[in-house]
Amino acid sequence: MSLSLYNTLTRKKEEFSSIEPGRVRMYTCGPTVYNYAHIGNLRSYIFADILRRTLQYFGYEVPQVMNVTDVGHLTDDADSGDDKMELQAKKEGKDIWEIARHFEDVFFDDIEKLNIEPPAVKCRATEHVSEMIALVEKLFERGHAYETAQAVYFDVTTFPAYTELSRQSLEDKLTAARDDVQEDPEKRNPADFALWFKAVGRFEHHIMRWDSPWGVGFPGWHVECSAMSMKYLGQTLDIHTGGEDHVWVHHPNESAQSEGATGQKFVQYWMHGAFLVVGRLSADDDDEDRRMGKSEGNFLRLQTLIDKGYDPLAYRYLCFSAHYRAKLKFTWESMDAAASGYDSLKDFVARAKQIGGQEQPWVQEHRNKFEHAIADDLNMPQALAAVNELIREADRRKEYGVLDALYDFDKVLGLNLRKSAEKATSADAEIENMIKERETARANKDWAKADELRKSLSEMGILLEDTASGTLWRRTE
RNA sequence: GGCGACGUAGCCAAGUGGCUAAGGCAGCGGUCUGCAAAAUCGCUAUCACCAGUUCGAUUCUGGUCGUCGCCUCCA
Repeated sequence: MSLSLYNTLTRKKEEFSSIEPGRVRMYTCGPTVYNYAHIGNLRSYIFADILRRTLQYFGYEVPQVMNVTDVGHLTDDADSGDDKMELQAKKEGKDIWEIARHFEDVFFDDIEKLNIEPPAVKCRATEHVSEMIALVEKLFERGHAYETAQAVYFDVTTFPAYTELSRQSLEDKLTAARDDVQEDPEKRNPADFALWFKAVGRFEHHIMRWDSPWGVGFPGWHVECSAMSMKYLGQTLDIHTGGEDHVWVHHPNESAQSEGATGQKFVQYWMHGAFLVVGRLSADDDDEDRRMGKSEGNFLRLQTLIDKGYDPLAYRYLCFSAHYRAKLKFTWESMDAAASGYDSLKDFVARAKQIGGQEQPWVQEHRNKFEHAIADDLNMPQALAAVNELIREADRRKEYGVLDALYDFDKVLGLNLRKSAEKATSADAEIENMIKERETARANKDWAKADELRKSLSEMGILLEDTASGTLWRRTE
């Protein structure tokens, strides 16, 4: 089956083919670890996970690399000259490196809870400064970089393809220049971006600092992704993923400095995940449909959901209800809907596991639909529809030989269906005896005893379902 | 101000130039059932509005209204 993926560069779905047969070099823009990731951030990583799992499903080996940007960045408060991480460090009275490591740990913990497979390579920006410096030196050699008293910049006019990805002209960017942004007067073009900041002026007291040919300072944003992706994956990547906000700044910059340094194509397929937007979360919340943001007051972490009693995988399930290139509107109602949907899927696999059966020919049609859906630019809503149609058909026909199919689908879905089914149907002798005893009582129409046994079992976390062909049960916790 | 995206049932959302406009959640009614739970069947959409192209538009084009995003080191 051919896999088609939407390439932001061409704004079209394209049939995917990798540079090396059977192997996809994939780079995912990772977190900036100066704060907790919110569920909107996490949606992007679920998207990348689905992409990687789909590639694997179709037989590719996927060495995925993800950066951890632990170099501090500026605050949006131009006056302070503080760094976001430094600010956070001060607030919590902790060492800045500790802070970065803390948020990194929490991030990967969230990733694990969401059943996102960890990347083959995680790389920290602070551990690759020499590679970044080497990259900047190459940009000097090739005439793309220049130095001012404050920093080293990439001259965007030396790279004509700069606007290819963003499709936003430099003139447009020019008019966008905001008057309260502190500009370096020596900058040649407003769109030029920093490759290296010197520890002077507003950055005089910057904590994270390294030596460089341009004096002590710290790397600009963007550079770490170029340096690290090329270090681990080579000069040309198959796929580069990130959030849709990166289409206009981060990725054009990354692309420019990478291609500027190597003269080679940097990325074959650029893929971007759309934002989660937040609907009305409470009655006194007037605004609607805002993006989730650290400064928007609608900051929901995965832990927030867990505290409210949701399974992290229910959030994963929720993310499948919308296509990755479409905004997904988050409300508590939609979260509840996802939780219910995921629960009934888990109920089904527990039921199917108990009843069992051979896979019948009709299942193939649903397998085809599922595969067709994921191969069509990761259409998870349709893939999920295929799953739901499969289980409805199984219930209707009372033919439950569908677990192999569901477990295959779960290689992409990552909803832990096998684990869930096994857990739900694991019992000890005591429980099995009680269930048998109750069946005897029911056969004798001793309803009082049957109900009492059901109650006891319920207290032990066992839920019973009496059907025409016998009693089914499952563990509910 | 510049650029872009989107507006499909109570909610979250797929999709298509014409055949019954997926799926989930919620709701209502029926079947099944000792009860419970589940399952199953049925019901709930003039696809934002206006005009154009077309034999035919929810799908294409233009406009209007609304929402959102980016241009700010936010996925």
